[in-house]
Amino acid sequence: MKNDPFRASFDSLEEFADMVSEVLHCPITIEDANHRLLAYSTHDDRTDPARIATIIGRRVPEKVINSLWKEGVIPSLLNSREPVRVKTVDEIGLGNRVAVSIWKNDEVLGFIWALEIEKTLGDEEMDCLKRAADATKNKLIQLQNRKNKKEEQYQEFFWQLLTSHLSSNEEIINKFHALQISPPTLFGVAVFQFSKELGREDEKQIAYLLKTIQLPKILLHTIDHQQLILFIALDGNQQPVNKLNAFCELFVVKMKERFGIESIVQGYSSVYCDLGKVEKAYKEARTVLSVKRKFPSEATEIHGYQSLGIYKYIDVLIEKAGTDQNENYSLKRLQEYDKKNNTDLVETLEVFLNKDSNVHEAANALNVHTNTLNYRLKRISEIGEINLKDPNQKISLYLDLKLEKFKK
Amino acid sequence: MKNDPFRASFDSLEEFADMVSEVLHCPITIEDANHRLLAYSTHDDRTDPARIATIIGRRVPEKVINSLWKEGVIPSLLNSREPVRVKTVDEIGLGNRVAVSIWKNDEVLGFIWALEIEKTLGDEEMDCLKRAADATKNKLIQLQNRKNKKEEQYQEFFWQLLTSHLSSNEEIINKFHALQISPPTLFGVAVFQFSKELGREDEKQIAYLLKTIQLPKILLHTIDHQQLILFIALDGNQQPVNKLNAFCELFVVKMKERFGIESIVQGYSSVYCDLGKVEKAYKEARTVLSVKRKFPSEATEIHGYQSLGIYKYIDVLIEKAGTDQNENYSLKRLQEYDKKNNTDLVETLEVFLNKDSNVHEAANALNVHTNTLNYRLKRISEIGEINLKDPNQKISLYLDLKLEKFKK
DNA sequence: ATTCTATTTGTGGAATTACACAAATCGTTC
DNA sequence: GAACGATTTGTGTAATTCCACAAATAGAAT
Repeated sequence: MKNDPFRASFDSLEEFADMVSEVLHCPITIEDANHRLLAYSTHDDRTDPARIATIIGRRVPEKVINSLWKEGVIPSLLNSREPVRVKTVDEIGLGNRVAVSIWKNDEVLGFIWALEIEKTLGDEEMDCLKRAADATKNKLIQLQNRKNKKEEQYQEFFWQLLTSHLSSNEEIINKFHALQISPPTLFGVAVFQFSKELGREDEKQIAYLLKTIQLPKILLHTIDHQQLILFIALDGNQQPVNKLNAFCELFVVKMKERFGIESIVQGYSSVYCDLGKVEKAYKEARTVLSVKRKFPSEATEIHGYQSLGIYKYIDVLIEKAGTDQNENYSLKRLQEYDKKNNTDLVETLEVFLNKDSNVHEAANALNVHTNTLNYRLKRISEIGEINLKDPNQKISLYLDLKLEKFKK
Repeated sequence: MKNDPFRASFDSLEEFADMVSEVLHCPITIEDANHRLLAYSTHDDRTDPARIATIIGRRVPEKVINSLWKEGVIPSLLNSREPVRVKTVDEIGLGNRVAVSIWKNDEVLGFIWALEIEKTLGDEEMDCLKRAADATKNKLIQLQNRKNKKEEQYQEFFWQLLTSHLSSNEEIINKFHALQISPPTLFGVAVFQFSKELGREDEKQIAYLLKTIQLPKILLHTIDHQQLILFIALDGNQQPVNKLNAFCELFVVKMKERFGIESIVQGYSSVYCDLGKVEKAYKEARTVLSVKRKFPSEATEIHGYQSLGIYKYIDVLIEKAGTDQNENYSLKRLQEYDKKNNTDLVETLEVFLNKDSNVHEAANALNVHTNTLNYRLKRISEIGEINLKDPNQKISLYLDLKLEKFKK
């Protein structure tokens, strides 16, 4: 192969994919950096399930991406300009193939995949693939520019939603259509707080992760200092809240797994259908974060606004309790007793309430025998004159315990 | 008996009691209208346990009063000027005796008791007793006047306490001593709301009842339109709150039993030791009443401020929820489901939460099988995406349910 | 009328919880 | 150190709750 066949100009990426396919005698797929399908060769109809799924869905299936990360394929593609060979992974229908990344300066713009259906590519063909990657560079830069412009429009629109800048729902829906996003009938807003200001590089990694997670659909996302804000479509989910919750958990795990970014604090809103409530949802998600800041140990497990319980109203409660010089007789008695007798009745009570009055769980959390806990609860009832079967009394105590905790 | 021996003037009631005792040959006791001991004869040492207890305690024991009411003795003494005979009631150590009431116009000022230790009083002696009663009238009027003046001082002091008019605790304690009340180390304030304005007559009945209830000590009481306000000493009680609660229940029962006054609404404060907190306690008791007004069915069982639970803060919560346009996704879903399928999931959830997550009790309250309730709870979890083991979620729901109820 | 699904109720066994009692432990007081 | 009371833990049994399954019922859709 003396002349580089890829020197010639080409009109579309499809045309180019076909050309490469013909040169290498194997099916070719071209993706962008987020594993969205850009083009695929059609002159060769031999293929494998992973490729079919990619073409049908216009993107690489999530489980395939996960597998490629686990196998170390994607990391090495992101690190090196050399082609990488992938061995068959039957579970996800991935046949043997070779991939190469497409570079612009120090940035990966996309990937070219060559399926090794019958034959294995030799060194020379590998080199050819590498040159093919270089040849697509300009085309991808153009695409990226176009996408960047669109991305800017998205950003602007998202901030308009977040600040309730658009008044009527009709206006919002029109804007969605203008940006070629189908407006969700059910949505939530999630906010992730990072431990540092998010830079250009982080942004790219995040965008990559968001694009590759396929469900739920992240319709819009933006970054505000240390916070990542997501607008998430939850249409068609039987249990949208659970889906949202699962996603947020997953996102945090993946960020750590893939990019080693830790200590992300998550918060998400209620689920709404009214598109006029994006700002409200945004506020809710931030309320969750603010509660976590105020009650680090209590609220680590709480991510959703609907799980906030009493903390939803913690601000006004603190205020009210402050002006009223709140003082709980039962707690006072228990504290006095604790002090005098070196016991932990107050803590016991709190853990018991935290654990939804479940003796077993509370005993475990306290590292004591169940009978010990029962004994303590009996004492708590007596000393504090508390009826632990009365939900109102329990709420009072729970509340006052948390309020007191906040004062310190 | 031609000459009325009681015509002669006498210096003290004690002297008079001895005189009557000598004429009738039996021990004599003189009480005021509230069964406080005014005087007793000492020349005759035959007596019975009830009389001993009365003299020791300077008042008729509560159980004796209760018994005399049940037997109809006191009602007839209050209705008629004729002497009444009481047969032995062994359980309370009450021997045979005769009583007569002391009248001023249409008002009973007190009673004279004559014990029939060995002999039974004949008609003539009964008549003699009646004349004796008449002879004490003036003495009792004097006592009453003195007491009225003291009562006025009490009233003024109580209102000073209720309005935090006295600044230092020292000042308060001095005032207590000046009025010959020993200041309590532990106290509570109870407010009873009657269904009508309280008149002179009601006031007397109430005062009577309060004086005859011996524990806890009602140190001060006053009436404000439809409300009776009590200042209650709780010193020495192991469980002051329970004592206070028991008293309030008892008071309502007695008012109905004795005077047929129904539909009294009760509310009582926390227990405090700081005498500067009387006003706060008063406010708490009124808060209970106001919650009962707002949530008639929810709060009928709640009497004490410490049992108010979330209702303690209901005002600020309502306000906050109002401005925030609060909307609970789970409840919304459940309501929609209820409407569409004619089910009662929301009500089921509420009862379940009211009953402190006790399946058995909630099933009873709803008149359904336990399994039915369990099935519904499972559906509630699914449809509302609720984790019923999470106390925060439960509190959220409880709160939002009550807030919604209030809006209607 | 029939089919379907959602709901209600019943049954029985496994799992969990409640409770009483005894022994051990620990700190305090005398 | 003896005695005491409060606390912790262990043991066993009774009571209750949980759960799975089946049958009966009701209501809606076809």
